[in-house]
Amino acid sequence: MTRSPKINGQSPLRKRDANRPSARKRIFDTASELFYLKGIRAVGVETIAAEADTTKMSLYRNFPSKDELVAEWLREHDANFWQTWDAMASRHPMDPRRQIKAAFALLAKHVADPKARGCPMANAAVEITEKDHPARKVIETHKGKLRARLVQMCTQMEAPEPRLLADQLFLLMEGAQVTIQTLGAHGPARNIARAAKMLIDAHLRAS
Amino acid sequence: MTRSPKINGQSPLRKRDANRPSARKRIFDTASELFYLKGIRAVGVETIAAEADTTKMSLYRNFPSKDELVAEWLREHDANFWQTWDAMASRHPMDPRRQIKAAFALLAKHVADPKARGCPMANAAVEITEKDHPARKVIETHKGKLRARLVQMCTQMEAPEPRLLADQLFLLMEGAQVTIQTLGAHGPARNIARAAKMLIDAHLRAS
DNA sequence: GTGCTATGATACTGACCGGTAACTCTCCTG
DNA sequence: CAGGAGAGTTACCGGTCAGTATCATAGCAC
Repeated sequence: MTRSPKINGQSPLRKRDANRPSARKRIFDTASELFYLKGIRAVGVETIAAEADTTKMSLYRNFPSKDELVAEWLREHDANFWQTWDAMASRHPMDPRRQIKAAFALLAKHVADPKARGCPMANAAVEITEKDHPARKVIETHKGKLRARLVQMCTQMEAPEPRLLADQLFLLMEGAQVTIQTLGAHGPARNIARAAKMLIDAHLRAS
Repeated sequence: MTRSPKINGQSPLRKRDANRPSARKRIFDTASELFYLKGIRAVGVETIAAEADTTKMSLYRNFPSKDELVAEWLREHDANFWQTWDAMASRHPMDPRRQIKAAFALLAKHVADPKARGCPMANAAVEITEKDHPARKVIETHKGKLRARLVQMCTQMEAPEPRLLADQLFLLMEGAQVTIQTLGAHGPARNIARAAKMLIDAHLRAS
């Protein structure tokens, strides 16, 4: 436990490495993880700061409020989500069928993770009931875009009822994410990929 | 504002009508509504008591803790759910196809309600992350039973893959309930009944 | 060096959290 | 009439909540 010379009873330099991420990044990453694993309301700003090895003051110097920190977290999740999505889609150009299959393979992998706790967006929508919370707009925009993308893919796939198929796939996706929180990875979510495939087959057979 | 004789600055009899429900019932009903509409963590015991026109003491005289009150609320929801379910099933004896159709009609009606906020059980599962919370057992039991019932119906319907169909229907149900909290009643949840019908048709056609 | 910026530490506010103690009142039942 | 049960009232406990004020410190660029 010996450390470089102490001054005034406080721990000395030890922090401020070039490698050490900024307080902002540490706070953001810690908050993201805690919000996801424990829930938004269950995690206080003091806990976030302590877990990020800093103080509440640094949190409020970098984020205007907890609510905005939550919104920021979801905005980043949205960005990451679409980055992954677009990368996946670009691996199967002009092949919407394979794109959807790949998307559900990713989802299946996610819901098989025993540590996973569903979709941050949907979970936040459950927790946040104030309609003027800054996160709500992020959530609605995200899910609206997802629905539109699915419709687009189903149209390209020339499904006879693209909107219906897209909504069915959407419901399956959301259902799988929420179900792992009640019946776990071995519950109905286990069948998500087969469920989607069978549904698509049924639609395309009808044409 | 004139009231019967006051004693000691407190409001007099005025309560204690024969018609007036017991404090326990008022508290329970109020808590049920607030938990559902605002979320569990968002509602404090003091708020519940005030809204039920009583005090925190009466709450704690009737319920051992807030956590137990939450569990109690979910237990009653479970009981009501199966009562409705069984009543529905008994209207179509020996006809699993119609039973499922009726179940999804009920669900469709629920998710069309603009005030609805999804499934109390699933929402509670999102909010409550402590694995030893008394509500968790209630939730898991409820959802496990629902899944089993669906498998049973799909088997009776002689679907070639009853477990798969049951899980697909389960995911659709859960998806619809959570989706109204992000995209509202006009989102994908609108297609829940058609989605289920098409899925069942596809399965039965395969036999 | 001189600043400037980012960070840290500590103490504080006022409100709310779940939960309890102690006392009073009113009604119903024996 | 006695007594107990249900209910109401008020005050309190320790803890946590989000958010702020103040001052100190360390590194960097000039």
